[in-house]
Amino acid sequence: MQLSPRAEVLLKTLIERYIAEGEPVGSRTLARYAGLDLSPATIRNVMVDLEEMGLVSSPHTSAGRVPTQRGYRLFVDTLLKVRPLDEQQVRFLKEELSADQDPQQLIENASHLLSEISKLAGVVLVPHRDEQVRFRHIDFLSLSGRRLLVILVTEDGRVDNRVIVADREYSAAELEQAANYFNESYTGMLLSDVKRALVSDMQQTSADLQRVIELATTMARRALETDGNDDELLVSGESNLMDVPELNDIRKLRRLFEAFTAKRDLLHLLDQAMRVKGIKIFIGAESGYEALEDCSIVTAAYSVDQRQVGTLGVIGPTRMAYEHVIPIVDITARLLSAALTAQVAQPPRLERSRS
Amino acid sequence: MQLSPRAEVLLKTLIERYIAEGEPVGSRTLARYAGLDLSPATIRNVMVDLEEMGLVSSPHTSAGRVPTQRGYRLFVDTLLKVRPLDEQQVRFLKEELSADQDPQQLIENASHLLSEISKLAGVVLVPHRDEQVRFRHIDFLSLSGRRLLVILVTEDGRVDNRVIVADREYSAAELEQAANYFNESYTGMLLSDVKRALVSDMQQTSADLQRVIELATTMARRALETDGNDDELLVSGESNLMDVPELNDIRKLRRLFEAFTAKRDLLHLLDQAMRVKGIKIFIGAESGYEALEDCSIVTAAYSVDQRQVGTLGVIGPTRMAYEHVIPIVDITARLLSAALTAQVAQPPRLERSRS
DNA sequence: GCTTGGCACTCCTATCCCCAGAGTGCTAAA
DNA sequence: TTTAGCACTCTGGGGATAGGAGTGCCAAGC
Repeated sequence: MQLSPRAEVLLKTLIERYIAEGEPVGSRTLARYAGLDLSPATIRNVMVDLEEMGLVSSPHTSAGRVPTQRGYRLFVDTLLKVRPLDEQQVRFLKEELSADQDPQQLIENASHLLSEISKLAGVVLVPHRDEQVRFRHIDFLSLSGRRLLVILVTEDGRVDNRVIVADREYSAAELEQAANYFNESYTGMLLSDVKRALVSDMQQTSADLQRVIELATTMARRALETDGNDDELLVSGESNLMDVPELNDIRKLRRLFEAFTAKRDLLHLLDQAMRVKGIKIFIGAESGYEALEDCSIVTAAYSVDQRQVGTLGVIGPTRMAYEHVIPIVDITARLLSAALTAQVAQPPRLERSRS
Repeated sequence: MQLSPRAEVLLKTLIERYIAEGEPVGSRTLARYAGLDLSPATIRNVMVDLEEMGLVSSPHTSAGRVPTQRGYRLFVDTLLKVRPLDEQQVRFLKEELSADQDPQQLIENASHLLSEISKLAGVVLVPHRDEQVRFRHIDFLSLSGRRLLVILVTEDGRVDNRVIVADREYSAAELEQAANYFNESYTGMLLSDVKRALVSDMQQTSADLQRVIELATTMARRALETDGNDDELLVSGESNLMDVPELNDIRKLRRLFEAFTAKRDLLHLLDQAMRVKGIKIFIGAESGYEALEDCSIVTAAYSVDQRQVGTLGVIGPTRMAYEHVIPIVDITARLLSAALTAQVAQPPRLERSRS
């Protein structure tokens, strides 16, 4: 089922026209735009072939043709030529994603920019706390009663804080001591190693463990263990999708917006995409989620220090301007990666220096 | 323009029916439900009066009557009897808004709960950093290059972190010293006083200021000054509004969702509501924003330690079940206030103890 | 004087029908 | 293999129509 060059040209033109106009493309229109100097009748013959291959279909007998999901797939994989983003937009992106902002800010910016430039919905998967990042600093502060505020800073500049309820009240001095102990012992270690070390510390030395050490390790464990599946998803510009004609069915829209709120499916999808290098595109039902069956999602992983830690992308109708969206997603991912990597402190890497 | 008791009953019944059914209410229906033993014809006469007073209107000659904005206002102000929330829901709310979570979490929960229980959109204004709260703790950590991470903790358990770019690189020791100095000098002071103190410190003693003090005050000022207007708005359950029949016009919906994204107008509205004690309700165009002209907003301020610091509420169609929504908003606000107040640490209030 | 039944009238909505327009598939000729 | 011609199909919009709901008003009744 190799496609003849002519059929390729026609499919490409058809999809381009359909993306531009949003209406089924007839043989006459195709004849005009394909630049092949063929009559509509000839084109109709080719259309029959394409239809048999499942690349196009017609909504009803007397309408033009519309690309199918497979058609889009072929188009995206082999026929599409992306156009580079124009200079000005690249400059704008660079400015907005400069490294002198905290990571949270950067990620929010990225999401906004994606939706702004693509005029579709932008989405960013913020990875849950990364175990492969180095521990930087911890603070214990007592709130009222037995509530303690634990602040955890990692080398990528992320600040994590949570409230835990301790077994009793602790004085400010105790807490400070505990934090000092912890910071001195563990700074520079990978979080995953810190976790492991905490467990073995507790077991090995619990007998002669000093009070302060016990306190520090207990608190830190409590803070570290509850990191669960708190992946976070940022969606921006959802309302852009309300202008999309193929989504102006309230029911479809509603389903889509619920997917944005529920997040579960999207998280899963973006998580998949994170394991892939480069751009990954889900077209229509390829995503496997009903709410997204009329949508395509163009995604790219972003990385910190060469490791892919999250995904960002654009969600729009299957009929979207891929040749524009793809470079937008691509460049945003690169710039975000660069900015986040620049954030990472590169201080002396202490190996564990205690007995 | 006093309303006769009979007219009041009829208006109340009309609005209740309209809220329940969503369709213009005719004289026959009204006769059945008002419990007044009047004929439709009599009721029609009363309707003419109500219409002249601008409390109801009819979409067209041969439809029933619909409440106007003024009608709703009168209803809400004088006719409405709220029903207490059922026991089970109150218990559920209490559980979800218990004090052992950090403030951010609490506020997010509140927003979700509002939308969940009301089946409409929940909204919470998260106040920008509160100047009337006491300073608790500060940390300076160097990231790569001249970037510094400043972590600011206030007594209400809020953690604020931002990246600032310093004039040069600082060693970990310098930064620690600076933080120590700062924590010792300012802990327990109101943020507003800290700010003032910083300014005068700089001016008074700049000549003989030690390096570390200068560093600390400069960093802290930088961190404190950029608090600007970063009020935050949390919206949940927007998609609930897509089921509302009077909003199923895509254009209206789109405008509304844009208002959620733009936030400016909503912020302004909720800010207004913050200055009011108790429940404040904006009906239809009363809000003054076009995007909200078909909506009502039921709001209540929440407080920390007796001071009203933020607002929460529910956004739905003007035709919403006020008697349900009002207690939901009311109780959520109370519970959130209680939980946030319990968070606040009540440590020894140091007065400034330095020379 | 308030209330009520009756009745004509208005306006909306759903439905049907019809027709123009667009595009197809097929066939026969170039 | 390509093309012109032609009959056929399907959609979508416009107009007409009928049914339904509810009103306003009037005149009679309590």
